[in-house]
Amino acid sequence: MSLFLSSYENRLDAKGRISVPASFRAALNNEKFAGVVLYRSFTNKCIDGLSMSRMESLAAATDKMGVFDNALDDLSAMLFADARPIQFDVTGRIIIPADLLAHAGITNTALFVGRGNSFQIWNPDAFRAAQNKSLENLRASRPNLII
Amino acid sequence: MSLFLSSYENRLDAKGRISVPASFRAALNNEKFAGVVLYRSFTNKCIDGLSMSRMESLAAATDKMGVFDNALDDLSAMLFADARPIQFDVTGRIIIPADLLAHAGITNTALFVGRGNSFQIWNPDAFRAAQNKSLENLRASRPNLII
DNA sequence: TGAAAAACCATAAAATCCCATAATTTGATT
DNA sequence: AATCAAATTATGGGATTTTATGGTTTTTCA
Repeated sequence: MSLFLSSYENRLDAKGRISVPASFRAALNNEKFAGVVLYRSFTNKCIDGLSMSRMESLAAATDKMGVFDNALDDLSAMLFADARPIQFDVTGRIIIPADLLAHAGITNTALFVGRGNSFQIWNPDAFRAAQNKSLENLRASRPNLII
Repeated sequence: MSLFLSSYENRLDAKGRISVPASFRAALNNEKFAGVVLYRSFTNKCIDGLSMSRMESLAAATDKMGVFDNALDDLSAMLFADARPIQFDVTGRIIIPADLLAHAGITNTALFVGRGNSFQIWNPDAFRAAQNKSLENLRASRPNLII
């Protein structure tokens, strides 16, 4: 499985469609499911994205764990309930559900950010702000870190 | 077999019909039986649903285990006695039996909740309450779990 | 005969398909 | 290195299909 790398800023059209970056689609091109799975990020004001096959392996993992751990059973239940499978159209676009857009504060343009095995979708400004902040945090906590 | 993912809130009409979400129907589209199997959830105030083929594999599994496991035998007996096979109409709707609706406290609208290999049908408010509670439980038992 | 179930028809909103075009990247050739 | 042609990608919009939902009629069967 190839990785999600780099960042791409794309536009939402009048119908709410947005192109998934070609290189991200390439990272998904031998998947059975021609699309992505989206989530509200638990930690950030952004959307998390991954492949269906990765979703399935997460499902399998928590499925096994659930036998020994009720809390994790709850967790996996939540995982399924919140996952949004979304198919590409012919030209590689998706429609991001309105509640996810709202959560991420996305209106006109969105930033696709590679994260290796997954990716995120951000309001471009919010992403830059968040990145600056985490840079500050890093500097504060590790003054001699080479940055 | 594809997974039941995401959540969909649909309405019951005057005759008690309700559309099964298209994506759930898609997860069932090469089943012999054009419908679902419903039963009262043992653990929650909701309805559990699965495909007929999964019902059959449960039968096969408990058949093997039942000989050695009385508790499991009881459970599966209850499951089969309680299970209700319900066919889709032409447009993909079902009629949920009144006693199941009562058990789940469903009146006007119902929430179909994906659970991977199965799904649940909830009163929307009751589901949100239950989800919040299990989130609290998770936080309490695993404070550093990222949620 | 009467009530419930099934079949049938209708419709608005949403999603998808199809085609077109602008922008960008790639590659080839000088 | 510069330039042009070809392919790919992002974006836009109209036409078509699907989906959820509602209502009416027919069938079933107790």
